Amino acid sequence: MPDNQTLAALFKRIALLLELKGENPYKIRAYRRAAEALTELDVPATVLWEEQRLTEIPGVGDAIAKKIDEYLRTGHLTFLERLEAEVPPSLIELTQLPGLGPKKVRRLWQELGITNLDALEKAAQEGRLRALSGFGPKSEARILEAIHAHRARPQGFLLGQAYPTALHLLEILRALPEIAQAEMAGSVRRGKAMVHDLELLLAAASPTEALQAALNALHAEAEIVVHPDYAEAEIQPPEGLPIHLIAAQPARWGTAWVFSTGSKTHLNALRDLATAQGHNPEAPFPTETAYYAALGLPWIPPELREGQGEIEAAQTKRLPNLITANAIQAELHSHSTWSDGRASIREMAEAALARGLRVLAITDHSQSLGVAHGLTPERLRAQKEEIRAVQAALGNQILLLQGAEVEILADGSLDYPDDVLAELDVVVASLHTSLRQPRERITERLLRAIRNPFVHIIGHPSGRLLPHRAGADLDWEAVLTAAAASGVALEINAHPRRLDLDDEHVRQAIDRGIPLAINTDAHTPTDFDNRFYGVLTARRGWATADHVINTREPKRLLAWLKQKSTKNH
DNA sequence: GCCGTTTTCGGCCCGACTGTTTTCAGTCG
Repeated sequence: MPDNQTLAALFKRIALLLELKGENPYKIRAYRRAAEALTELDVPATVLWEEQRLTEIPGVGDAIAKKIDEYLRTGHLTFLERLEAEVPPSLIELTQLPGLGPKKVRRLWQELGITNLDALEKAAQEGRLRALSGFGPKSEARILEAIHAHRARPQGFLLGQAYPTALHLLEILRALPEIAQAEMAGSVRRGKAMVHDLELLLAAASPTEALQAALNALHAEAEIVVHPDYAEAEIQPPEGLPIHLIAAQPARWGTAWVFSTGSKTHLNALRDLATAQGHNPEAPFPTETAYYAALGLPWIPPELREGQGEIEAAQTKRLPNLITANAIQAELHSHSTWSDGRASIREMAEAALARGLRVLAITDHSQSLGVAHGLTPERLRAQKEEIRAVQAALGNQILLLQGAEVEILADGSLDYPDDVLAELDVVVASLHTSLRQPRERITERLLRAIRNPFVHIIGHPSGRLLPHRAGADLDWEAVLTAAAASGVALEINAHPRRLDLDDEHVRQAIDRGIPLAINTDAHTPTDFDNRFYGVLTARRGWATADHVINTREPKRLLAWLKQKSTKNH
């Protein structure tokens, strides 16, 4: 049965194709709203479908309910198929280029017959785009640059998609009698923000039989390739994540898990070490610990296996004691219906409590972010009353803080005056607009925010949006130097599309003693679960619990927040 | 296409920036 995300993807696709077709924008928005509602639904849509309650989903009316029904009954959607016959789906890739939206892509298609990247590139090179009004030589140059960047960017899947898929598959595989053990491997296990495939390792007395059983259970066909020590099969779903299954006998599980987890650079270093010590690097071991021990090393956490000095650290007993998800006690960046969140303060607080959090800061958007219904100082004061009321209702089970995600304006000043900022428990300062300013200008903007004594945390510092949008072109040297000097914390935004700071900058921040904050930026209760991805990113950056302010006891955290805002005053 | 203490039609988050204009359309968040 298709899950909610699959259904949502269907309606997102419809919305984009309708947009390219030039349909009524409100109809388009209706499809997007329905897709969003499906994404956020906390029960499977199939359950509501069986009970004929689909229209109870906000944003789903008769027309969309009928389409869901058709798809669930037949596996097809006639409406979408007709639409795809009318509007070339290859246009969708063009809308992913920055600066090209549906309207412009539509005109390229209608007026120049361009339907794919190659044709667009050719037309831009030949200077044929400037014939269209609204396009000039500058747009041609920017489009060529964008095409280049688009081709160069690593294609892949978000960790936030791949990880749940892996868990789901493991559940199916572990239920098979032919399989003794099944675990994640590859880049998903290492917690990379983007992955190319899903590697799953199986232990079985008969690797080939295990793989055959796995393929049957997954209703997949693939060739089973048999090697002396293991067997493997690669499932290539038409549009989805490739799944690489590897099966080995339990006696060499440890060796197989080390090799299937990678990375290449880590494995090369292990091979060199084994050879230097006169060992066979492929020797069978039942556990990873035994494998590493044979090389005189402690077990190395998968997130560190990137060839970034982890082996030297292991040899000198300097591996960090990496932060774990359950060390997080506080969420310091979340939204409610007061701005663009989907749940009330009460609902968010209860969800945070249910996940074991002891502190929750509600940090709605500030006034100038109109799209998100940002709060004026007056509404901010009104919100304070509601936070107090919810705090009173929930008692001391969880501590609620009032904060704000304050816009860093075009000149680097903040969206609230100092006296308003001073009233807040937590100030997260973030960039949302004009992210493509030249390096010097955008860096200067961020530096001004970093130096503002009222700011506790810089939210999603680079502003990147995976998989398509790179972050701002920042002078990181200057940013990190300023952050270290001001004592501001840099956020690891845990949303799978952000994971920003990325692992590399996490490590650089730690080297300079900059405090880190792992926050989910939750807009719905289920978003709190994303913190796990933030923790993986922190671990990839060698972070221990001490580096992360969210791990502190509430009292210590409050003390840090207070001293930060009273420092320099 | 959805929705209704504005209720079955007529609305449906907004504002800055950019490159192209000569008063603006399209993109983006």
